[in-house]
Amino acid sequence: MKTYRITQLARTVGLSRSTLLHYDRIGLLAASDRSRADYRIYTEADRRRLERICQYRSAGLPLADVRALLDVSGRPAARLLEKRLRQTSEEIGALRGQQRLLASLLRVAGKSVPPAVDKRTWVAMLKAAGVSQQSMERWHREFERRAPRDHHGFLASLGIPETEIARIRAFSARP
Amino acid sequence: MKTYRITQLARTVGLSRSTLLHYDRIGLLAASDRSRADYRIYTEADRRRLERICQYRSAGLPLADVRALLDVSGRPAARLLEKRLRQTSEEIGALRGQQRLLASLLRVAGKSVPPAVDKRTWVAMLKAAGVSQQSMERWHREFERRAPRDHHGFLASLGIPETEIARIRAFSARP
DNA sequence: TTGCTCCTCACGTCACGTGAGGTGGC
DNA sequence: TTGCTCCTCACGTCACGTGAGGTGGC
Repeated sequence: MKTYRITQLARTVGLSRSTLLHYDRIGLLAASDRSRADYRIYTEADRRRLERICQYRSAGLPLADVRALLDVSGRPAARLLEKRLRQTSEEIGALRGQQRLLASLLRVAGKSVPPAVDKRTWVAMLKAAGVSQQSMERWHREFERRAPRDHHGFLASLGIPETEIARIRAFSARP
Repeated sequence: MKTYRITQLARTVGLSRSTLLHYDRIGLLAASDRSRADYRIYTEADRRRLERICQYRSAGLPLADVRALLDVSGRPAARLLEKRLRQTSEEIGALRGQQRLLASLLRVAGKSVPPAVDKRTWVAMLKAAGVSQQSMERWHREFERRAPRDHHGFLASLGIPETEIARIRAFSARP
């Protein structure tokens, strides 16, 4: 059966040797065997486990959760994934806030920042494209119906304050 | 003149005492004075400096850059802010990738994830709202003209692969 | 006198990265 | 024999947080 030494395995998944050493130290991924010279010997099963680890890691899950996900499955697993999904939305929101702050700081510094697409620009673009007020309202309604969460995220991304977002969504949700 | 003790000052800006202790240790914000009992005494000038620190921190800048920004101004300052602005875009892109991965993992786990608004959904919503094909094309053109960068970001947020994004943008940029 | 706030270490967190010093494999 | 890869500590990074043990202020 095919086996791997530590650097070999690291390369097959695009990680560093130190990362695998770290995973061994914390007991997340131990090599199945050791050579006489005490080299770590990883098997195909180890590689499959590592690939799952990589997948969860690239979803931004902390190693503690990765460990849990490798042990359990089903409902508790889904809970962890959903938690991370909610987190990502919050993080994106926070980053959008940072972008707005940076843009304003740059403008104060006299730098012209390509203006972020805000509500006004967005509406202007739709108008210029010949989209009627009525179509826009119908579009909000569709958005609210199909993906309320993303509707909120989208409005927030235009820099619209929460209170107005609430107004728009309430309006869009009316039958 | 009004002065602050460490916990007082921390509260006025919503930070913790340990954070101010940390800023003192690394020489980012030292108290202007000490009482006889060796308490840190912060002045109004210290508070103003701290407020700038908070502003830069809430833009996601590392403390090393915050320190630089407090010392210099003008062109080099703008460079740091612009670098951070680019970073935020990349981080948002990475988080969107994580969201897609999490959604697919959840679907594998049998969980129905509210489908992210992808290209198909987006187009369907516009159609349902009565927006014509021609309007959509004009709208792409407007978007590309006014905010090319955001146009790219928007298309990417719909999960459209880079090659197709390039096609759409090239098409939209034609006179 | 009793709390309260302050002080200074020192160590922990998270996910690794970076040497140093030493040994086996081809 | 010469590189090459491996090994195990131990310490560093980043921005703090968390006690422990001790002292002054109201």
